[in-house]
Amino acid sequence: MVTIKDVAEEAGVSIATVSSVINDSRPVAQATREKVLKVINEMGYKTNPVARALKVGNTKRILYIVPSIKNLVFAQFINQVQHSLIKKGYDLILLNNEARVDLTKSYLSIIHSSNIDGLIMTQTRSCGKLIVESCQQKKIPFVILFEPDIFKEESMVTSDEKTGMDQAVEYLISQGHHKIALLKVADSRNQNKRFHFFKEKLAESGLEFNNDWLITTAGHDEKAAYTAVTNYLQDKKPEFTALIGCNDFLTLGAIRAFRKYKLKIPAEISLIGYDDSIAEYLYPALTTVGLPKKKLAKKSVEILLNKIKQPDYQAEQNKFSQQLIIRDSVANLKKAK
Amino acid sequence: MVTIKDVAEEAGVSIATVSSVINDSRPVAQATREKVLKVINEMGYKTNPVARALKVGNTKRILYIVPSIKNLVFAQFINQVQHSLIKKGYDLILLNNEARVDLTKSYLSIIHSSNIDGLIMTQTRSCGKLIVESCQQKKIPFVILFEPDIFKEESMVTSDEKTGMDQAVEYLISQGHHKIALLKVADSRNQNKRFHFFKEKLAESGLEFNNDWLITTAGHDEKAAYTAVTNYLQDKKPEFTALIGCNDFLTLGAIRAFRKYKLKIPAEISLIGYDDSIAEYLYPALTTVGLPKKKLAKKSVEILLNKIKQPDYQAEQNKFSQQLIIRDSVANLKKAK
DNA sequence: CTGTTAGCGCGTTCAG
DNA sequence: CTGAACGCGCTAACAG
Repeated sequence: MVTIKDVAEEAGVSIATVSSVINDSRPVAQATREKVLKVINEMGYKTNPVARALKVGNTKRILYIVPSIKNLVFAQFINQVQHSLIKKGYDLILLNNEARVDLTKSYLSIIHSSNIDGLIMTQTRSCGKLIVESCQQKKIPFVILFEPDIFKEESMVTSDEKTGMDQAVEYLISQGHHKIALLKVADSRNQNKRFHFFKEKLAESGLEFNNDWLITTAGHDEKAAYTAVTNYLQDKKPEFTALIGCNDFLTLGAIRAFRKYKLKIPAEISLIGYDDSIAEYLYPALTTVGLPKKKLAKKSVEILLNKIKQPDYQAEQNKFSQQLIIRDSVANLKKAK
Repeated sequence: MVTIKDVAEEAGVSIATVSSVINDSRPVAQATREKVLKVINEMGYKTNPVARALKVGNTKRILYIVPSIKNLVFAQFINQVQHSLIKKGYDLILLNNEARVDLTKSYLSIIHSSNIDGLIMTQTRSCGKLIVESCQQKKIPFVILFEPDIFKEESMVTSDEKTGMDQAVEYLISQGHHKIALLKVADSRNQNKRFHFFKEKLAESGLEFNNDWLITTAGHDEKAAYTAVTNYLQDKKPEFTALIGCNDFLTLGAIRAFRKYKLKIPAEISLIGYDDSIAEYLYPALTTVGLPKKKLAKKSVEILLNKIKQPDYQAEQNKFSQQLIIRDSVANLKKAK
């Protein structure tokens, strides 16, 4: 390995001078600078980030903790976050805690050993709390990417749930749907929010909210949704003409359940999903509320790097609007008549 | 930050002793050990990995370079690799090069600055070559995860393409299919291999290979496949009763094309995919050749860590068999009669 | 069994 | 404008 010392010797200057030209930390005579730069190039010198980190106290590493990586939504977040970070000279360390508290706890030591400069998390309550507390304690800058505002005073970027739900309901109405059901995970904070805006929009639109048209599931995946919707259909025929699933996987479960009961999609039941994760792979291709993933990821990195630079950086909260992506899973009831 | 020095002072011993108990690097009197341990606990001391790395020369960080993260196959690899690494006390640094040479080149500096202990890559030829050369030059231990044997003398873990194709063809035959088509990317090394085993198995089974039943695509995604299959169907009605797509996305493209031409799936055309990425989300749920992703990922980590420990560790190559996952996209022609 | 000390590679005073 | 020297936190000889 070629060190700063080797460069100094070869260039006939001191290591301090080499350091100065690398970091532009103090004026260096043009001639000396050029000479040093030349030697650096020739010898292929790269500053050793580990030594630098030890001295300066930063590591140029950002930890990103996600609850899952199999879900395409998070994969897309990771992708964006990584690209944004690399541009700024930071490395991404990835941790997937499967939304499990035990795993999260075992990961805490990584935070605690403070060999990261900052942290980004996309986490639900219980795990999120553990992480946030660790960061606060160790004074590690962090930002929350895409989770509802649990920690009011912390930096976070979220998507504006209202815009998405408004568009979804408006679109359904425009297609002649007036009886709209909602499918959601029973105890998801984020989905409760969607539910809230759902009712709000219904009221605004002069539509009645029918409590009977709320279907709740035990889990976040298609299996839980399939079970819930199947149970629902066992008792009664659906009176609604459209259903909004609070994520694409739930909606997939619903599709399978409706199919089992020979209900045609979208002819008899129209569907809208959320997140735009697997929506385009489904059949029929799912109309869904898309998340502004790129914007969210980019902004979260931006805020984090600011916080790292300025320890007193004020907590900043950003919301980005959602966008309905129209595909083939909603029937036009007006045309049909 | 509490350092080893603080602990030493508090415990009334030297830093060397503290270091000894932490690393178990030399015998320490039971009483001293307990005392030190107690102080470490009380003060919440964590060894600083950066300082450790500077001294010892290792960083406990492994770089994993993937060509994409949106593809669920890679997401699953990442997931497994990360879990295996964390168990061994290593962090995963993730780099996604989008299979682009320019991005790969810009990432090379990370390899070159040697602040990683080892590298795992899942890469195609051109990018893979760049990375392999960098590693060889810098003597960084690496292992190739799931790519065909481009670099014969290097450590790699791959899946046994023969087992998968054999099962796929056998299954189709068992369901009464004798006219089988193959859909593959034109210039993919991996898929060429699948094609090779396809022909081989056909011959073994006494089935003819019809050159007309090979459809090639320009890209790896469903759009390229849709275009290719649509073009194919424009000219002629398919004579084959089943088609094997060399990945699930290609097969999805085929499904859409067949649908466009009102061909019923699986009644008129049976389908098999590859990889088990999006297979279960499709309609009909896709029968597909599953990759032994867990085994592959685990083994690659195991080999890499061995190589890190023993620089003269012999290159090791492992193959794991594939497993056909049966779902709903293949019709039983025998029953139908 | 334990303490002292010399670096790992770098950035940064403090003198010149 | 430049160089010598110190120290970041830790480990590993080398002494005791």
